[in-house]
Amino acid sequence: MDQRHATALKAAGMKATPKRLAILEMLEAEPGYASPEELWKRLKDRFDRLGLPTVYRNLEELSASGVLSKVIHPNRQLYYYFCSNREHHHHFVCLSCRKVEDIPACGIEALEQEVSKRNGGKVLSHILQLNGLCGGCADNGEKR
Amino acid sequence: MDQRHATALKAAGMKATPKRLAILEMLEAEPGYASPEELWKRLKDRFDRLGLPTVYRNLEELSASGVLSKVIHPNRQLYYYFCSNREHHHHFVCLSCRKVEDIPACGIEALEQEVSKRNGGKVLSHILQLNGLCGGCADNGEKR
DNA sequence: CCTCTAAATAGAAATGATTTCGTTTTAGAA
DNA sequence: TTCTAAAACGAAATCATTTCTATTTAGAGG
Repeated sequence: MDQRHATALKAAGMKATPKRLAILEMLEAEPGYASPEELWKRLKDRFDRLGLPTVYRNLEELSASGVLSKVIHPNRQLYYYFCSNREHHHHFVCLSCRKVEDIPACGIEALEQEVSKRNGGKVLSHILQLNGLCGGCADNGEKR
Repeated sequence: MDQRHATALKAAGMKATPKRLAILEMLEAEPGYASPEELWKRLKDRFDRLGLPTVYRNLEELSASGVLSKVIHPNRQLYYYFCSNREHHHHFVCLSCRKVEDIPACGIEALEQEVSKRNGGKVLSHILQLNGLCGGCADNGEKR
């Protein structure tokens, strides 16, 4: 567990600090995505000192390194999700309970090539995310 | 011209006020996407009084009504684009010159159904956007 | 084990895009 | 033309996120 995360951090060229490991542990245990502040509130107890900016900074770095993934939320706040799927794929995120489900890569690579060929441009990244309500939430009609 | 926009506003159940028409005109003339503040700065001259909140509010309402479309930008600021394509489609946005190119609908509808079927959830919306450099910008190596 | 240095963190303060609020104005139906 | 709900004003507030400088620490090298 710890060792896995430490290894992942090293592989990303980042020091395996206790706080980073704690962030990864907590997010991995999380059933869905979480906000920086939520994580901070829960992690504060485990450290005598832990700044909110540290959580922000690490989440961003970890997401940039591909260790975590970021959720694009309609309310434009930041949310992160621990995703161990190393294949190229996308996410279906529940706006109610925050569950995240993997979506296998679809035809996007082909689309990228198509765009490159037709317009001569270069696709640097793409965003594909399905928003909705997962099975449970759709039944209950819950909203968050 | 004006009439088209007035009609579109009416169709969306919105009053055709001069400011809304001006926003639509300006965005239609724009070659790419623009931020609320940029639009406000340019529109201020045409009105003796025009508040920035008014521009924000209208852009949001117009985008919610589908008259405009919103760009998802890595810097998390708001940008809007005038898009007359009424078919379901997506966008390729240039991060450098802000040009927006249409992408015809790909297999996403099928993917939505697949997700619904497999997980029992309900897909409310999806985000698909390709980010990159358009032909011209890729050649020049420009960045903004 | 120590030492040392670049990297990481603290925490208060700043930032700045976006939103809110109470008031005033206006589009457009009657 | 009148009237009312919708729209706009604009100053002020919000608040998530970032910056900044001083302090601490992981971990490579001895």
